[in-house]
Amino acid sequence: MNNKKVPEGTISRLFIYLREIAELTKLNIHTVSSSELGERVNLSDAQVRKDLGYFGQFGVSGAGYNTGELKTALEKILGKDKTWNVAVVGVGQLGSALLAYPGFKERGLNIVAAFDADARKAGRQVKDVAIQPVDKLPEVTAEKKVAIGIIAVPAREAQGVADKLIKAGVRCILNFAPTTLMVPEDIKVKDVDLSRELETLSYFLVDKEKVGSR
Amino acid sequence: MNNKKVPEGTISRLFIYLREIAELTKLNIHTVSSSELGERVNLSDAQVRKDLGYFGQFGVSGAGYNTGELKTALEKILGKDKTWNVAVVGVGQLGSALLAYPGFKERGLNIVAAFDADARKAGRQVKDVAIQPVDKLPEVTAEKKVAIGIIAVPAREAQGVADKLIKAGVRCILNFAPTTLMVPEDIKVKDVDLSRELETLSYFLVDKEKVGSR
DNA sequence: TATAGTTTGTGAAAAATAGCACAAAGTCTG
DNA sequence: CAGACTTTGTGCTATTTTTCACAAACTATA
Repeated sequence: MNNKKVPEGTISRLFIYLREIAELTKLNIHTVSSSELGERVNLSDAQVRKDLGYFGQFGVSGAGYNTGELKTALEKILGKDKTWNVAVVGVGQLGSALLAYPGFKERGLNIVAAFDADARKAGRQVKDVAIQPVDKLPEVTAEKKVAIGIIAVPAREAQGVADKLIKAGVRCILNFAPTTLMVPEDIKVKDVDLSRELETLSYFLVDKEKVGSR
Repeated sequence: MNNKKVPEGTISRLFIYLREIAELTKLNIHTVSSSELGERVNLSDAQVRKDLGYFGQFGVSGAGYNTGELKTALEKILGKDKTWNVAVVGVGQLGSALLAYPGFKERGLNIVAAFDADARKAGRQVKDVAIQPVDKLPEVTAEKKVAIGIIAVPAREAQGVADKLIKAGVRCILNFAPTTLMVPEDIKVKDVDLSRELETLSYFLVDKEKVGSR
């Protein structure tokens, strides 16, 4: 075992391993080696072992990993035995899609509140969540003990929303607005800029050639 | 100037710089230093300079960068003078949101086709894109010279869709399905797993403690 | 035009991350 | 149960990415 800082990428990959392991247990496969698992998720066997190595010893030499045990261990490591309350701010196209997405609840992420600046939207119900006017945000967010906020508003409103969320006790933000949020150090922000993802992809289509100089 | 391989992260950050620079030009700010720019996007001045350094020399010692020139240069580097045809496969909640999102067209990403396995959806029109049955995918994708495919179907259908897209000439895939796609080396895949993004965030809420051992 | 003050661009150092490679530990077979 | 085979866990090495730090280039001022 190991006491070093765990790379951010490791965490992300552990979720991938867990997803795959869950699949394997469903298929009644009780054992998997690091190389088999790696192949299934396009990573090297060494990467798999190293990632797991940050958290303990889960395998058996000569045999591999017991899928059931590994699944339990990963769930523990990743906090999947806990659930978190989530609030969505901005119920446009994207916000609506997030509210409707069933994958969150399955994974312990409960959307307990939704806010929108448009008063006409307030009162509408999406699934079992009522849309509320955004000025209720501080009150409701604090009251419902929301731990994670999702920002799905236009860029120019994003910083204001972030400030309110943080003030109300939110510690993690998933930001879909294409802008850089300024937040205190202890707040974790994850940016998901769909345009940027696509643009980054498209960059690989561009013929590489030189630009500029002075 | 520099001929070394450009880190993937650099590309992603260049889009962030461009976004910010575009903002600055709108505000009629004609000059910016690497440290000012860095501050605005939460990165170090050295990072900014090094990223730009991969592509040329755009600044003036003692003065900084001319925003107009830098904007033009970044647009050139990032291929923003070109446009790309995009196809969306899977017109559920998320697919619909993507079809409706105005940000893509603004950035040279034209959604020219949408497919869904559900025959009842075929024929519907979202914005100016007609939804077609998924068995038209090979034909239409090739014909419309689609360069980027977006997969927004359930996980178990994703691999099949990817195979079809690639066969039809698509070279980049943005994959929203929570599964690992197997593709040839020359195909670029970018995974966006919304649940995983949230889960990764939630990991930072978990009390770090040790798990397992044998 | 000299002098003081900025800011770039970039090698070289440091840090973070990934991959190698192998002893040790286990499995499997006859 | 002995020997062949497999697979883990991990120290070490290689690679990638970021940060440092400073000479050179430029601006601004008097």
